[in-house]
Amino acid sequence: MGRSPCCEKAHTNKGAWTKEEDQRLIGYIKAHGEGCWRSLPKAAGLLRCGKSCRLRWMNYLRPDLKRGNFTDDDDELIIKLHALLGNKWSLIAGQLPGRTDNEIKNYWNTHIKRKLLNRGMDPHTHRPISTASGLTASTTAPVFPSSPAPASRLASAPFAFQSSTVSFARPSPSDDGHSSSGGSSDAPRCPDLNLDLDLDLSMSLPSSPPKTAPPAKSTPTSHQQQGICLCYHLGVRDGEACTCKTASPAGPRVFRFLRPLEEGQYI
DNA sequence: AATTGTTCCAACCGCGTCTGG
DNA sequence: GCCAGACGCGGTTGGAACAAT
Repeated sequence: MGRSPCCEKAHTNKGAWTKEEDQRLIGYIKAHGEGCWRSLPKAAGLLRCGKSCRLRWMNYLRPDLKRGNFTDDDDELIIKLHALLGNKWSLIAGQLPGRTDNEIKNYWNTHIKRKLLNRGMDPHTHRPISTASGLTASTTAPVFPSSPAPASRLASAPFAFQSSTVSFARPSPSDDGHSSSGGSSDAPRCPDLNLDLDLDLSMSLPSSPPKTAPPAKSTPTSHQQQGICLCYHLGVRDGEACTCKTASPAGPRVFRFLRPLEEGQYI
């Protein structure tokens, strides 16, 4: 019952893109816009599969991409968003204009994980690493119950993060993470992560599902236009109190990210 | 200078979801 | 309602660049 390959692999290039391929892809998308990635390679004269073209465009060639280092504020925002959303890199990227999910994912794995570890925080749970009995925070009780979550923490969703101010009650980076064992044992249950997030209901939502958008998207990322319903994440089951889907008279919205928290997962 | 180890990131892969017939 | 095709996402990998010995 295997899925057929997305493209005819025997006739496609793999590996690093050449400048010529890049120019072909850029030229085609400038002329025709994004969309129909499957047929794009043939139309553009590229020996690549559609997925590869899409990835190259999204992660490297898009003109609105911001290259360069992340700032400390970016770091803290990513940490906060990760605490809230988990490994939803595309959602996180949507809050950082010009950044891609792949870039943030890589940055998380190479920099921020280490940064959190140096703070004595478990990068998965955002809780202090407990060295007692060798258990890490990930094996102990979660910070927040999976359902329902305290509604007061997130007064509303969909959201836009207005504030980039971050405060961790946790020791400052200068503590170098070496004090984690002493500080974690008596830590309160939800002690360390101050998700000081200002949520803004006025965040623009798409008036139509993304898939129906015109091919030539000019927006930085699709997620910046995409409504995000966190109600399910907060323990509100679809069909219960969540009214996101009916909030707009303009028509249906797509909330692809509705899903219950998994066991042991929390926000 | 050569070798080995580490870091980083672009790209690939497989799967879940969405959409149209 | 079902199915197949297409899209988008997250995890993983390959290899280039850099650092240490």
